Amino acid sequence: MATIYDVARRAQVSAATVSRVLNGRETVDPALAERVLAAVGELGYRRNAVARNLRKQQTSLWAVIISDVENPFFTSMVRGIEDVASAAGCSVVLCNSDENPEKESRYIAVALGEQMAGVIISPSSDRVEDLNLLSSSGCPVVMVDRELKGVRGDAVLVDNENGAEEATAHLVEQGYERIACITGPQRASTATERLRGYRNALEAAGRRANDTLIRMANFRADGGHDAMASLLDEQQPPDAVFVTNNLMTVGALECLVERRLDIPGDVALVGFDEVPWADLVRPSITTVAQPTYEEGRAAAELLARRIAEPDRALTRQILRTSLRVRASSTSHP
Amino acid sequence: MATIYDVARRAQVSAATVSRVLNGRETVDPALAERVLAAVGELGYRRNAVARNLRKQQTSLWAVIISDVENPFFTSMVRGIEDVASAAGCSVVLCNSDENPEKESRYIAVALGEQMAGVIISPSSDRVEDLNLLSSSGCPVVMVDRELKGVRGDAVLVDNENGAEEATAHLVEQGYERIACITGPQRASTATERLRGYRNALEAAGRRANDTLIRMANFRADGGHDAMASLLDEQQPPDAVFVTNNLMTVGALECLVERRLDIPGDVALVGFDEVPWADLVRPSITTVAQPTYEEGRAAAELLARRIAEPDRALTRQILRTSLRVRASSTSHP
DNA sequence: GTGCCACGTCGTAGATGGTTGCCATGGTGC
DNA sequence: GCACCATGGCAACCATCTACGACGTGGCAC
Repeated sequence: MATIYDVARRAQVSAATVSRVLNGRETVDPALAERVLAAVGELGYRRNAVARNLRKQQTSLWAVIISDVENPFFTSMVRGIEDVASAAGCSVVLCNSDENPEKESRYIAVALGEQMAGVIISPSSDRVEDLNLLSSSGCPVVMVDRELKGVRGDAVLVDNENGAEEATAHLVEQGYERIACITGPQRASTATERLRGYRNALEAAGRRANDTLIRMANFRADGGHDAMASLLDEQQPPDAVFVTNNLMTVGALECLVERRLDIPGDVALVGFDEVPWADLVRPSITTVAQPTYEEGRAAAELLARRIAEPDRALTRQILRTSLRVRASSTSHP
Repeated sequence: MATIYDVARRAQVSAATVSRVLNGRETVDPALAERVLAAVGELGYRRNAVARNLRKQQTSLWAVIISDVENPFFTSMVRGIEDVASAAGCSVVLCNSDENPEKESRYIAVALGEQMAGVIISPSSDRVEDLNLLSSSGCPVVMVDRELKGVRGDAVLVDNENGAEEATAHLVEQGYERIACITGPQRASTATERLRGYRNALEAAGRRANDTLIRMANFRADGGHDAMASLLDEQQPPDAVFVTNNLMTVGALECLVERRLDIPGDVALVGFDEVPWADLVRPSITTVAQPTYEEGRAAAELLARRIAEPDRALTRQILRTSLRVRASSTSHP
């Protein structure tokens, strides 16, 4: 592997000059610059990023730590991030914490150790210190989808409470009586906010949320499945269910199909998060859609700005959701 | 940020001793080691991975370059890779080439520049040189899902030809007459192999593949949709379609739903690759399932072995697919 | 008892590859 | 002839690892 010294020798200049040419400084004689470029081409020289990072004390790598790489919600967000990053000349490395605080910590340590330029994360633990360690070491943090109070970092969120309220109000309007809610783990801000929206909507309709109709699951398909089963086994099962994320919606749907229940005749269904196949499933599924690509974009733009101006005031962007009414919630037209 | 010298000063030893303790060498007095560890704790010292990588000329990072982060096939594979990597004490960084040769090249350059320990890739271009540059620089390459001839690297594939043959033979058995095929871009080995399997099965049944019933699309949903539309607009449209990847199957399905065609009454459908929602769609979709998690596992294990023994002979593992017959292909029982 | 050798342990110094502040040099303009 | 500017080289620096050598101690042999 050729080094900058090999290039310098071949171009008959010093390594400093090679470095200047490669970094596009103006103070180099064009003739020399050409010799350098020629030598680079002949030797197939590629700059050693590790050495460069060490000297410059930073990289052009962004870490994106998401909690489930198999969830289309996150992968769509990643696309938004990537587009901004490549426009900024940075590369994105994706880390899958898998809702596992241990793995998340490991990836945070990697981002720190590798001196990544910044981190975009949807926290799956509540370890505030880990993230503050990052930001206090000069590695900016942007939270996306979920917020962790006390973390010094920007955030891009959606109006979960409002979205959940709209979804629940829609079920109320459609005449459903016993509306259940399957939400996620308590440590996820999305889970508690969406539950709150659900409660608000019921109260606005003059009803009270019934704890026997509320389940906390793990944001995964199996959790949605089991929660649905447990709801159906209640003495008074629900006639409608609001599920607060897409994978749990899939699980709940599977459970309903297994039991040969009619949707929305026996049980109506509304999910949070859009899924690519929402229109293919029979019946098609009503969802609270999030602007996933936009969330990614916004988070990436915040990161880029913070890298440019580390001392900016912290910002917190809230995007809006939109209810997409489909067949799974409209039996009573 | 504390350095190894700060630790050394505090523990009253030399930096070399700190390094030895941190790397678990035996040749250090236990009392000194304890002092070092105490100093590390008190200072909150974390080793600078960049400097370490520079000195050691390698990292413990694996790059996984996939061609579509929104495809569940790849994300499931990534899980298999991660499990092996973390057992080996390595971290996985995921790079999304998005079927874009430019982006792929950029990520390969990053892997090279950052001196990653190895690369697992599902190539989306046919630039053999890029990959050989990696392997000749001492960064081992493992291809997964797709093979690129001429690349010095291990490979984990599935028996595409056989899987496609089984799928097509199944449609023949079910009595379909005009069986079409929607396959992927020619540069992807998976696309051509699956097309070959399709042809083989037709010939084995004493028929000949009809070029007006074959389409090459882009492995994405829109491509599948347009190819399906174009097939349906033929003077003699097909009564069955074999689609060679999951996203195109979704697109084809959308097209059939739009045109209010009955599946499998008007057109039968068999897809390649399992999708999480295959059982939720009505009718459920017959697929050729791949052992995705196992593919990831196998690729990761090959990489780990090659890092340990760089001079091993190249290997090429072929896994088997399995046909999952569901409702979309069984109108003639 | 003494001298030598071996071995365990630790520090010094150089190496990894690239960047950049500072200074020297040479040329040009006034 | 002097001053200034453009340009390029020297050397320090980033944080860590490790080969080599030094030092001390213990054991063994004479």
